[in-house]
Amino acid sequence: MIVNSTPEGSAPRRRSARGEAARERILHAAVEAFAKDGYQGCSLARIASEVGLSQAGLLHHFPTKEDLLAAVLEERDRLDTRRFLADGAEGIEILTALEKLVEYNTYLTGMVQSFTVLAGESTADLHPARDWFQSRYETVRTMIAAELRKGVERGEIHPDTDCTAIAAEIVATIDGLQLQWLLDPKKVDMPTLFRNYTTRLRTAIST
Amino acid sequence: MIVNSTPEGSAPRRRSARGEAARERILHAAVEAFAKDGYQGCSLARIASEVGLSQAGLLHHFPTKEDLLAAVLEERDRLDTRRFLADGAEGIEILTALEKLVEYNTYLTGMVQSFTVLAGESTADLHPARDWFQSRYETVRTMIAAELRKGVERGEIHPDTDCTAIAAEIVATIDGLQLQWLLDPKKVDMPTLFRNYTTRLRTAIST
DNA sequence: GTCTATACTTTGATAGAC
DNA sequence: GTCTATCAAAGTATAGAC
Repeated sequence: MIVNSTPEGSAPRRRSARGEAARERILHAAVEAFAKDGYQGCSLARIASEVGLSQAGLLHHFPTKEDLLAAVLEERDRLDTRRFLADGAEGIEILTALEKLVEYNTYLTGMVQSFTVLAGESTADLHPARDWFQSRYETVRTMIAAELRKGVERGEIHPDTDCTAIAAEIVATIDGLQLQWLLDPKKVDMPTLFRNYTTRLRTAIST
Repeated sequence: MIVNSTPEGSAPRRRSARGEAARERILHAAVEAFAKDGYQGCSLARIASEVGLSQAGLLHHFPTKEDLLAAVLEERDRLDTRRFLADGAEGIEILTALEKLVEYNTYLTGMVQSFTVLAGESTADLHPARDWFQSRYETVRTMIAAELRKGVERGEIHPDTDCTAIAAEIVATIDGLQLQWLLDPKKVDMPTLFRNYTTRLRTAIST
């Protein structure tokens, strides 16, 4: 429904420098607002005032609240993809890359919180982001599973490993740890807990 | 804030049979409504009409929406505790009990979805259920860690196991799998994935 | 215990001036 | 591109009759 509502492949947006900056600022404020109150819990007026705009002014850049949500999700996709491809980890090295990602997320409280709230909300049947999250998880699982399989081919990983299952499990662990970390950052050392997990996983599936 | 807003230890509620039934029905409808639209996304009027009441009629039983939320959370606590204590699993057997719990949750879509949505929402700083979830996770982690430690004492589990870390990891895996399962029940076989995880964990920490 | 009626607030979105 | 003004809708909560 909301996925690809702005085709990635379209021509580069021609906008004035000022307009581009406003768009960016709004986007950033939206991430923070979604994190603070969730999508349903925050108002456009609040986001607008955060960047020194009126509500109507904001709606000039994003015609509806749902458009703003879509833009936030795309932005996240863009960042994640870039970061993930940049790493270029292959085979079992994917685990190390994920450890780094989790470590890195510690510094992105807003983004992580925003996505934890949105992901939870999105399981509601009619939520505008449901389709996006569904296909996103599918994609991420597939990507990780593919690398694990490459690890099997290379002889790094034991052949009778259920790569699909492990992929889902890894993603689950990351999400679950994020939730506990957000609720209690002082008591939950997310990166360490995840490394604890991957270390055990590594020895279990390595040849 | 919201935790223990109705002290568990108070005298058994004296209410007419009809009144009790209404309360129960409302509570049940609320769980479903929170699951469908989240706490912020659903209206009291909708819940009320679901049980054949007017909105004002509902507010007679739960004076505010937040009171209703509190009651739902307490109910969940009650059910979980009963179910968990009933099992009476000790030491490493806690893993088997958790496998059963996850399997059982497959049939409680409403409850699970409701809690996934609420947990996500609750990471928002000002959410009325934040304190409840924070302390609940703390409690659950502590309970599981305690059983694991008992397993160490009994010689079932390897002595240099970080029981606290494993406890957080287990909870994280359960939550994360629930999220993926709710978004795509056909592609994500939650109980099998969890058993896949616990099986590996069991052999890793067993003596 | 339940209803109708209503007060009050907030929200997303539109119209049109500048 | 941004604003003011405004709308219509929906939400929580209260008052008071039955």
